[in-house]
Amino acid sequence: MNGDADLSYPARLMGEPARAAMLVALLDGGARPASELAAIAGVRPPTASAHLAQLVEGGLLVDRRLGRHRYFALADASVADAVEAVQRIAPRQRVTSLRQSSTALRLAELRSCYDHLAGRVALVIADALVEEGSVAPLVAGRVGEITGSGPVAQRLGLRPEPASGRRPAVRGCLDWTERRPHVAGALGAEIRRVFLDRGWATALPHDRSLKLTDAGRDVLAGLG
Amino acid sequence: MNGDADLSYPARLMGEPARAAMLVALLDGGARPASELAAIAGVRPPTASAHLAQLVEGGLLVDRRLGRHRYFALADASVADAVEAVQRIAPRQRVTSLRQSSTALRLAELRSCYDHLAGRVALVIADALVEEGSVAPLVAGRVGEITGSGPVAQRLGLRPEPASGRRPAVRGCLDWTERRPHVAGALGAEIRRVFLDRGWATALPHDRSLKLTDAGRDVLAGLG
DNA sequence: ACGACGTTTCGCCGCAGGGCGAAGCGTTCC
DNA sequence: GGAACGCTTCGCCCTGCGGCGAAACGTCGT
Repeated sequence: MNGDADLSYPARLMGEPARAAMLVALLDGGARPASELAAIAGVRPPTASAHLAQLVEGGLLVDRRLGRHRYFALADASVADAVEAVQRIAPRQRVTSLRQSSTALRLAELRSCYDHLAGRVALVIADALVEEGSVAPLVAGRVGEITGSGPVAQRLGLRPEPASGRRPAVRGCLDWTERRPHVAGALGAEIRRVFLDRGWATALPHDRSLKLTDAGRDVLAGLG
Repeated sequence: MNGDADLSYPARLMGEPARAAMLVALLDGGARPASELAAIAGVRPPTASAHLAQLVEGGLLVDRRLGRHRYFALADASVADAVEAVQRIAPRQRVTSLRQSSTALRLAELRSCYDHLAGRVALVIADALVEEGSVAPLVAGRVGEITGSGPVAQRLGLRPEPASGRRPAVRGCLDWTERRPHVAGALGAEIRRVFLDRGWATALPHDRSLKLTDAGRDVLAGLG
């Protein structure tokens, strides 16, 4: 139509909920096998396989075969930029019913954002870690840095483990209920694991929201 | 799926060729009536109306009713950012036949990019204008500035008209055959008009390519 | 008042493409 | 060698949605 590159082609690839979920899951730069991406997207393996083939064909993902697994990752930073730029113009989820409204409230409080925590609670944690200097100030969509291990980091039982493999230790992830970055990356995943393992939060069925337990509330109050 | 904003919703809106063409046409920040966008997208009015309604509903476009016309423009800069970020990961059009190949060659040389010129010829002009200081260095996707009126600008008969209305006088537009910015905005549109009016180039039917005339070739040679 | 015009609504068609289960293929483990 | 496993291919269903013509609606010019 226009001598320019065809906008609609990559946009169409991003415009399908299952594929979009896969892309968002890979935003941290990590590589994940097809089965894991299928689970994240909520589709069965054959469907996921078809979607992943399209994303590779379209140049949004690259794949690496390792034994009987096949790992997928974003092709490069420009793909992450595009995904984030589009995410930035997505409307916050609309509230159309009472049930959705209460779900929205729970999600805004605390939820899983792929493998780390998001929501108001996640921001309290992120702010505390940055304030005490354990983590460099976060920028959404950028790789961050562990800069120490202050009292909050120790209270949470976070070991300053070095970045293992390709995955960055810390990454800023824009919180779309609050419009500020929270902790993603390996550290973000560890925080979520700690909260679940120690019974500070429990996962609720049916959606990605989590419920803070009394113990969790105490821990959080102690971070102030 | 994810407490985050739904990436797939705006992406789906961008992922349909007719809607994508409309968004690209509005990238310069201008407002255009529905009928014009219908022509650009190559669809009939009812279809365009449906697409535009979706883009407004999705928050990508805003509209202003003026008499019996309805003008549409990108909702804000973040939408332009998203469109450009996605365009950046689109594959350059593939060549699958000889005919396509010769068309591709003509498009790479000189074409209309909505209302201004693109291709190698457009870059020669842009470079000359920047070099002599008539235009501030161009950045793709950003509003530029007219900084003077050197010999090249005068040879082209460009009046340094002030930005009229909402449309920026100059805008960098990434050239996807050459990966460098050329002149868009009001000045870009005027350059195209001058080339056509003075017989320096003629529009070819069937696609967006233009053919440089001998007179046009002379003018260009004199810009060196 | 009337006709021209830009836009929208309606009703209908046609198809691209997402979804799945079953089955096939290659790799790994014992 | 055989079983388990991860992924892909195949065949099928079925919904979503883009496309258009006809007609309605509102605005403008005369």
